[in-house]
Amino acid sequence: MARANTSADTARPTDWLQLDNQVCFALYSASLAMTKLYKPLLEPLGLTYPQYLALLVLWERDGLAVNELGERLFLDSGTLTPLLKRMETAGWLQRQRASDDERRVIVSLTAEGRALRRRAQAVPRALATATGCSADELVALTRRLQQLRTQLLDAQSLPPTH
Amino acid sequence: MARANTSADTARPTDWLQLDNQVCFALYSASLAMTKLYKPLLEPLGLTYPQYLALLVLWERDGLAVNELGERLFLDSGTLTPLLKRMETAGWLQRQRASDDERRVIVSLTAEGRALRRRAQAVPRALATATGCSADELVALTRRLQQLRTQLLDAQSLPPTH
DNA sequence: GGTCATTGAATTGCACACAATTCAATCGCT
DNA sequence: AGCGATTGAATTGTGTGCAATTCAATGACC
Repeated sequence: MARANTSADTARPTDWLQLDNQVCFALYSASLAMTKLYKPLLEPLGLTYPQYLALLVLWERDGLAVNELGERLFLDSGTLTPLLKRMETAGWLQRQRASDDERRVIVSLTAEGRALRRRAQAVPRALATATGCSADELVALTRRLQQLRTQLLDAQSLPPTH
Repeated sequence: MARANTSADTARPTDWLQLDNQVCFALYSASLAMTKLYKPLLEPLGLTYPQYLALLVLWERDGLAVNELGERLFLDSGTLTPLLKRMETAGWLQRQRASDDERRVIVSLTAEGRALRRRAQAVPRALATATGCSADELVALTRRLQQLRTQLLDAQSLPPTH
């Protein structure tokens, strides 16, 4: 009667609408939980999570244009422009038009923005600890999610059903 | 010189600030990619992704209070109240105070809301296909993410560093 | 049965995300 | 050089998320 729902059991579409069977919801809710966990860690630094991400990129390579930052973070200008303006107001970075191509806006860290790196070093560790996972588990899960992200972004640009 | 960065190699805090080494960013960006993929599937139904999630819950069990819906979705009233109002306006559901405890607001599906279930049945399949994963892989990843979510929510309520 | 704490929803304020649009700068092509 | 197409940011509008607050309803306790 109540038989196990194995991978071969696709006869009942009902199961696919069950909330707890959906990767997407697990992904969505885990992501929200993660962001919430970051908040108390980033608040003392005066950062939100997406702002922290922008800094991660700029600490690796300063002086990127808005679209380059966007490619790295998978975010568009509608999200980044106001975010970067707030960060400029906060004093972490500067935005200026490129002289060789005035359509581009170059984002460069201020001394304060660079200095913030030291204070942020404790954050990834605190998060890793909170996950309760070993370093190997984290690496594996990260690779898995990067793979999934790539697949989802590819599906985005391909024909409807494949 | 350029040695591999294994799990035992924790001597250089620099690596922990690398964007591509962060589970959190992989989680965050995969979640955004997923939501974006849902949009063209849900738009014909007149739904956003969180609204679709609310319906998944109500299709399983109708007549829940707002806080019960929130527990299931890990969302609070500040998010759900306006979302449910929009869904009420759209005609999918009704919101009414419970007679026995007038603090509670009961959410119940309309006939239209229940009927929408049929049209939504194709959605999970389309998504599963887009991930490019087998059913077994999806189940495994779902469990993994649920486990991570639980751990992150637990860490939320525990003392700062553990 | 009156008072205080708790609960549940709603509200307010802020910060994303993103589609769609706009506008200026640049490119490509002849 | 000229001009249509493209590119890159910025803007606009909608819909989340969530902390903090408010307010009414209920519970608990004396």
